[in-house]
Amino acid sequence: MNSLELDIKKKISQGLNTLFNIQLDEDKISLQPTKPEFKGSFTFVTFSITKLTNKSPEETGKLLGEYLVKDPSICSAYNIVKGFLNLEITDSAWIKTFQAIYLDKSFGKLTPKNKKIMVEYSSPNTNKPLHLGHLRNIFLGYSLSEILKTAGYEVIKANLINDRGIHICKSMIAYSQYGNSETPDTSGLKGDHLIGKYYVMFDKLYKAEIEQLIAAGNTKEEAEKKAPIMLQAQKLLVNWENGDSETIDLWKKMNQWVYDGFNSTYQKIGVDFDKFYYESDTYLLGKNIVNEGLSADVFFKKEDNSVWIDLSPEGLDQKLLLRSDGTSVYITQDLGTAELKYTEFGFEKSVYVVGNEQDYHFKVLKLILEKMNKPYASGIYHLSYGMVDLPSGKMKSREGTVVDADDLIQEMTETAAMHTKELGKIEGFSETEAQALYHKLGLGALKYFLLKVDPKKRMLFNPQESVEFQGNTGPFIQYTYARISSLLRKAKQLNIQSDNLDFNQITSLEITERETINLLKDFPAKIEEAANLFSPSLIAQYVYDLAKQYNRFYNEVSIFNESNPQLLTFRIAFSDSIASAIKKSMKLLGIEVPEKM
RNA sequence: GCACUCGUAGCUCAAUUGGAUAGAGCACCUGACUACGGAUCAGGAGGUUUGGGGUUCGACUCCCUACGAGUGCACCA
Repeated sequence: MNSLELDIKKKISQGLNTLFNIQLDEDKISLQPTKPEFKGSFTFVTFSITKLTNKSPEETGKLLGEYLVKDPSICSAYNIVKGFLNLEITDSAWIKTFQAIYLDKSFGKLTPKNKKIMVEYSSPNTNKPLHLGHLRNIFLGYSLSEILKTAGYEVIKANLINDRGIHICKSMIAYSQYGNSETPDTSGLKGDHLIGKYYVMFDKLYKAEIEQLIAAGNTKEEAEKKAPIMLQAQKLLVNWENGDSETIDLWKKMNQWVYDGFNSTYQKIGVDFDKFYYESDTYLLGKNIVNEGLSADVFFKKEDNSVWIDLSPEGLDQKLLLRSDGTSVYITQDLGTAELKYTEFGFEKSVYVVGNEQDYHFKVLKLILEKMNKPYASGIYHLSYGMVDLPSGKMKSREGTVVDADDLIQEMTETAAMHTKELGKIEGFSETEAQALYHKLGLGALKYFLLKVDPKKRMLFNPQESVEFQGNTGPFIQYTYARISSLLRKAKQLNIQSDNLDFNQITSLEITERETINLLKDFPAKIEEAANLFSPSLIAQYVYDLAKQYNRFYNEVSIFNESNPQLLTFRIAFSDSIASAIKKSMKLLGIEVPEKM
């Protein structure tokens, strides 16, 4: 908590003690920002304490208000509306608040918590390129990691690659039959796109075969089971599990192409990972845990040797953990991976950024580990994000209605280039600099668009709106930063040194300055909140409000026309601090800000 | 059928976790100084918070109910 707020709470605590003999520590006192239509900056709600004061809400507020303004260093005035005590803060207290922020070069960096958190995100299948849904996942995971780091945690960014299973075999079969040994080089296609092509091809071939079989008199179910290409894919999976060298070679070659493709996308969007897990390595883990659970009587075995857990006391169903033939299922390998992660890193928390269609899976996963008294069970958190819809409805990869990640980034960059050229403000930029700027802006627009919405909520991706660069958008915030940068360049030219600033000379503030400082002071608290709630959208919302509020100041107050040199210098320092907070906030979202645009 | 999630301005999203007259952006209308960057700013219009009940000083928020939308309920992953 910043010191201004703490000081006020202390005063209130003292006041309650002196006036009503109520013992209420400052950390139990809650203050809220005053609504703009009332005078004041902080509001104390008196309803909840009237039972202790034995006075009406108004009377309680009046007595407390009188007490607070007796000390003129913080509160200059008060007013009461019903049970709301609104407090006005002196300019000197605001200036003091700003001074502390300005002098603290690591403002917004929270003290180390000495705790480790693993954040798993992205976790794609290796049979098709990344799409818009993955982008929401990736941006969320990356941003959350940045937020947690800044909030003082040690963060391990993990990616669990789904590199085995029937879906991989599908593209392998199509490729080996129709691929003509083409490669990313010979085809000119990015590796993940090349593989995706064959995954789609498999689906077409499969459907055609099903239709033929139905025409030949089979039922739909029969046809789906008997289709030759599906049988071949299944055989390939068996070959793979048996370690057949030819199959493994093809699998390795094709997966490598996909990894190269993914890596190029990751690099382009500026995200990275500390640790990669491959399901082909971890899918057999978890059987030990099943045995452990059996001997502890947490699990039970049925007559056919399959292993189950009964979660009906928890309101869920029975859940299979091991097939009758002894092979693992999805949850088995996730149990194993959870254990592996913990033994390797010994974290306090483990966050999984995974779509909300897997809510049930993670509920079960956590419950099982809790029942087994695993020390890491309680630290498991499923950051369940909502699906991304298109105006045309749901994205479906098989129906070709997905928005491809690489294409989308390309389009955003082109749109940024178009807007920038129209406005014509970057003369003097080299072609490389211009391209770098378009990339920053296009990606900034896209990331902000996806991150500003509460992660838990399903969201609509409207392509037209996403390329708008006005209003509540990434480029709006980037623009605010670029404009302040321009101010600071000019100040430097004029040799205005904010290091020489004597804060004692500053005695009063413009309303817009006061309001902006009021927002600025909340930055560390916002980071803490975003870290606690695993919600980058809070930062996105915050930095927009901050930029918007600063723009009001910028529009109303002239800086270089100010005749008082101390005041001029103050406004430069003030602008500098806002720019710095904007840059830090945007970094938490994984967005870069330009000096010119 | 059972379970979970959601329903806020024409559209996309907020709402300090139970607080005041529910706020932003887009779109629409009106306006902004020879100043520092107009990708900006100010103003207007737009709401029975899906409907109905309940809990209390006070409800978008909590409980019940109806309606609507989505997701999950494989010896798939």
